[in-house]
Amino acid sequence: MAMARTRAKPASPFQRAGHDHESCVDHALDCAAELCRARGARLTELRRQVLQLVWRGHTPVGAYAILEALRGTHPGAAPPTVYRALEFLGEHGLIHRIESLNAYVGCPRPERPHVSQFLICAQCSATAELDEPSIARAVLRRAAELGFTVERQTIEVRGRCPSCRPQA
Amino acid sequence: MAMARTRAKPASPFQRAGHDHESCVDHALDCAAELCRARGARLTELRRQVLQLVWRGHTPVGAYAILEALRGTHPGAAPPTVYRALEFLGEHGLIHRIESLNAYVGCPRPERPHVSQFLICAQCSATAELDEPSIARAVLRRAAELGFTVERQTIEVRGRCPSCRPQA
DNA sequence: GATGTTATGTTATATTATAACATCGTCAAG
DNA sequence: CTTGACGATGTTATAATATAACATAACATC
Repeated sequence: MAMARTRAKPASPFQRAGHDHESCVDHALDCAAELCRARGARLTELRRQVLQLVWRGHTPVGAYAILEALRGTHPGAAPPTVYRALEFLGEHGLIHRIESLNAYVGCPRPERPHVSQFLICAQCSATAELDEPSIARAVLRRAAELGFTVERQTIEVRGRCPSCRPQA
Repeated sequence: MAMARTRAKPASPFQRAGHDHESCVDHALDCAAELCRARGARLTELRRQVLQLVWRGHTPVGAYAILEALRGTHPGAAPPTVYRALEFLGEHGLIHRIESLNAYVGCPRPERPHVSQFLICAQCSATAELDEPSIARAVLRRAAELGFTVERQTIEVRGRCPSCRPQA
């Protein structure tokens, strides 16, 4: 089975164990830099480092884990240091907050607006971001029927990723 | 347009401002008592009171708000008092946790298993619980395609309820 | 280089949640 | 009864997450 290398519509939004993660991070950082430049937003070194730390893996990272790691290069860091950077990154769509885990994960497609859904493995924490119109539409449709104006959808699905699947 | 009064499939899962809330609470407590009896679970006075407090309105309530209120009748109450009761109520499906608010809301239909979605008004906090198969199915379908086994769906939609709608 | 604005530093504290161990209540077996 | 087991609650302490408030520094523009 030939695996296409296109980024446009990946066969699986889950990253494989042995994938080249460094290039994921590089791509995310480059993409962030470009986006911020285009918008006149300042991706400072601090914010860049926090974004890099969020991208340590394809799993949600807690603010205090980021803080601890940040202290390696930035000894004086305190909670506001991290939370302010996270706020900036969130506003620019570079990261998403996973509400059910109080944790943060990098956005793989920050350049385009989207309504995301997250699949989060309960075993290995691998997290995949979907942008599935059929799901978003089902929500919007029902909300509209009820006279509810949607501002934001938080959709987080807990379960087993393909690698951790019981029967796989 | 005739509004049906049926409970089975309400026209709107949002409660109207002037509705008879006392009967909502009574119904929820009766229902909980019956459910617990049937299951051999002990709905103690403490748990019953916490459930009642969660049902103060059709809006999510934080654990510490419950704690404060509980102290009216129960001066010695401490955080574990509340969290343990919430855990019990959650295990029995009598309440749901709203992850995006770190708060709890009563379940209007605890007697039947369901996958819920929540519509939460950003202005008045009114919260409606949906059990919309079309939404749950859209999630399950896409997850299955990706080899992801769903254990739990957290779907929380923020927006404006019919009463708080900009154009209404 | 003065000035306004944005970013960061710093200290303290708020908010949410759990650990750990003691005590109490209930209920059934002896 | 009463003893023992178990589940519920009490109690104290602390963990984990997040923000307020004010001070200073960096940067941009004039």
